[in-house]
Amino acid sequence: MTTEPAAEPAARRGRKRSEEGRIAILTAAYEQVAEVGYHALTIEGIAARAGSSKRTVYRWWSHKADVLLEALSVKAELRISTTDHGSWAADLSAFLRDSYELGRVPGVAPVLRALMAEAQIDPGFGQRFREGFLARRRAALATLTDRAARRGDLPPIDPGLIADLVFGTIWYWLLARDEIPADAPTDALTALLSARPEANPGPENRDQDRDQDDKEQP
Amino acid sequence: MTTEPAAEPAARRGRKRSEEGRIAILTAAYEQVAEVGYHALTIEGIAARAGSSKRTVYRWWSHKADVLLEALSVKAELRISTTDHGSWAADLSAFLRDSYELGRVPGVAPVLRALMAEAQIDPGFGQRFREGFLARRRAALATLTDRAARRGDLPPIDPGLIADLVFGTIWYWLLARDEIPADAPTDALTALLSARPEANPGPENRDQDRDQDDKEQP
Amino acid sequence: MTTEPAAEPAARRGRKRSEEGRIAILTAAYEQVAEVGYHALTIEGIAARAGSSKRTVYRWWSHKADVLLEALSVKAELRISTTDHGSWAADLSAFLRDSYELGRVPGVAPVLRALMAEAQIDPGFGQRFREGFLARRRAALATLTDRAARRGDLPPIDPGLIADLVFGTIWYWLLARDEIPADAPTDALTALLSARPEANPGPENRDQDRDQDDKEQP
Amino acid sequence: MTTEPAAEPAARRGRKRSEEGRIAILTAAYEQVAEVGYHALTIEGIAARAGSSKRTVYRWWSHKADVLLEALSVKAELRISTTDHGSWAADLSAFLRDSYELGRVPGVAPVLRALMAEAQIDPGFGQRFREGFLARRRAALATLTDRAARRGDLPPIDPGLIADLVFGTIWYWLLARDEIPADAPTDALTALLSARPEANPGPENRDQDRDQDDKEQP
DNA sequence: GGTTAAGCGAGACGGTACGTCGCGTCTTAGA
DNA sequence: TCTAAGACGCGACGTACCGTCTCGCTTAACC
Repeated sequence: MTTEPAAEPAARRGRKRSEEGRIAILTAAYEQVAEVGYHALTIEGIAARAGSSKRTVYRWWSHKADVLLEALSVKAELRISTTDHGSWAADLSAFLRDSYELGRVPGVAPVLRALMAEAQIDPGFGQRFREGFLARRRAALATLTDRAARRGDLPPIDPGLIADLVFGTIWYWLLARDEIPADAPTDALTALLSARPEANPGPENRDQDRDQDDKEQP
Repeated sequence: MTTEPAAEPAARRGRKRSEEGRIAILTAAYEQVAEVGYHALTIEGIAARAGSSKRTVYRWWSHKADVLLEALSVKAELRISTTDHGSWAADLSAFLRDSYELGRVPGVAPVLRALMAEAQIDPGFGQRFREGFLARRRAALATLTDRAARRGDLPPIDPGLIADLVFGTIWYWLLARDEIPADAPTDALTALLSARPEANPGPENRDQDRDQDDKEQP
Repeated sequence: MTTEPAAEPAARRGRKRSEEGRIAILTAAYEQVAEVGYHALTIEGIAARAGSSKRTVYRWWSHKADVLLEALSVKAELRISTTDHGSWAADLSAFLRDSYELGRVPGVAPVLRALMAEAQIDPGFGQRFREGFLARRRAALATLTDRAARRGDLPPIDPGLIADLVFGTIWYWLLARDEIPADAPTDALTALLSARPEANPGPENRDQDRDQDDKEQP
Repeated sequence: MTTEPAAEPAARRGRKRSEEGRIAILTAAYEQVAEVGYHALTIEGIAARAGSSKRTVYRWWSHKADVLLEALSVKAELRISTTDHGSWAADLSAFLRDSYELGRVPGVAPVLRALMAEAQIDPGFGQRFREGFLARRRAALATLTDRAARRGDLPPIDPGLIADLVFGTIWYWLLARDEIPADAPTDALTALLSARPEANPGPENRDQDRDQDDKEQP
């Protein structure tokens, strides 16, 4: 993100960045988007609401969507639990439940929709969003599939496809309706993605399936 | 959409709408977005490129995304085949193949991404897009699931969830990467959504399924 | 100036320039500079006061000083009388009297000082000011010296030097004090610049000159 | 000016002002204005060029024009010789020659024009400029007229008018053209302002003139 | 010789205006 | 009545300097 000081050695002279101001701007952006919507969110409005100057906003963020992305991580608990629940089905179910619940936290869904939208429209932000948000959540899911694979209870579906199905369904749930639906297909998705059809088709067939899948999505 | 003549009785006086101008505007929008991207697409630019006036554009469309939505249906074949291929698996596979192929037609993916993005940002266009585009494709898929249900080979998954999985995966495939991926999980998705665990399909059935898939997507 | 249509043949399509808006902007600029001073005069403020948009101001003038220059010719009578008063001394005296009086018209002096100042600071405006203002007044004076030369009563001083002396004294009178002085050296300047040492003007001529001056500036 | 220590008793503790820094800032301002012009001269730029901080500039000068005014007295020899040349005509001629020559020293004219311009625009600087620059030069000329009066060879023109004519002509020469003219009316001006017309009109007329002049410009 | 008070470079900050851009509306003249 | 042209009010853009304010450091004069 924009604010990590990273490996700045020592030679910091001059006035320090005001943490107070940073929080004021993030809060202003988060509240403003909830009140007027992303299309009416402006840097000008954020600065005015935060009692800061536009210059200060631009000094630290290059785009209103970047402000919002950082505001999200300050305002909402984005950590996805990757606790071991003992089985792939339980892990996946918890992951889905957490994800859908995040989308129902007041104020979060509009921000997520706006960020995904902006990622389509602004190529630069698109990259930052994919690397700073989407990739992190994919990595969290990968932790679960890796553990399940080690444990041996991952169904014979390509982990990449599992991720595409899981995140695809979640994002479609967010993006394709006007209002966020009240229900979420957590259980049905878990059932579908944890069914182990080894009782039905012979294992030799399944191996054959895997080979094909591997070819199609390496 | 905006341009359907619908039930126009007769009493149209004055100069008629220029079909030539309409196509010029749609073409200009479609080319412009391919060249400079949606964020740099403006009504002003469309009008200039089409040799028309802004007024004329605004008379027929209320938003640049609406121009693009109509341009898409003029420029790309959006009809999804709902031909009966004999089985749910074959129908689904064809539907997926058609859908992913549409996304790979040059120029289409950026437009689809832009439209979905605008639908998040502009509430009015969001409604038009959902009703005029998303709902139509959902209806096309519903034709397949209804047929499969009548035929009896629909796996015991809620048709709504099937649609969410199918479209979620397709849209995530479009939205979550910078470039459109070269491969698409057509076969794996078909396999997952046509497996019938309760029926315990013998290995012979599974082989049959796989054979069909192989034929449909060589 | 900026607004002269010059040699525009005929093909004027589109909405015409609003004369009402033009006057509103000129008036706003003229009033604003009188109230807050030139350094606090901004295009933004002019537009706001005129109820116009900045864009409209910038469409027709490139600089706030250009607005003021045009406002001056609308608000103040800039025509310098070049009427023939019968003698060089009478002509010059009338010219000086008119010029100093213009500087005492409320609101004019601050504008003139600002324009001369801006002409020093902005090279582009400097050229427009010299050609559109200074040169015109020099031409007016040249009319008088030409006439005097033809008449034969021009003292043997280079007309260019006469102009430099006349305008130099007037501008210094405007620029070198905080407040515009109440008195002006009209008579003394006239005397100095109409004395003909060689011709040795008889006292009767001089008395006649003085009489005129006395009448003209009571 | 800003830097005069004036009546500072003694109790100066802490680090002393860096003379090196002062010269660096004055030099930076002087060079910068020559390169980019006064309108593009900024405190920010001066500080950057001088390798100082804005704070340091603001600590000692309140306006960029004040920096320039002090820079002028460091960079150019502003002393006007008031040496006694034996006669009013010779004194005046030397004064004019020196003055016009100063305006032709490379870099000086643009600075003088800028200072006079700023004096019109910024009231505070206007006062400082008039008192710290214009008044001093008027005083220098007054030395000459006083001496001539004592000597008895001052022509019967009000000394104040002489000053207005001399400085008016010099400033107009600086301000009214784009480029500084190559020639200066030194001789013609000297001739005009040292001619003693007592040979021509009768003394009684001239006395009359003087009376009137006295009334007009007390 | 430690204390204390500037001076100084750096640079973040709240402001204000800049000049530009695109919006969506409007007023023309011509087809 | 539609069209191209284009002026208009509007509002945000991203930038530039303004003048102020910490910072951490340096440099003297004083105790």
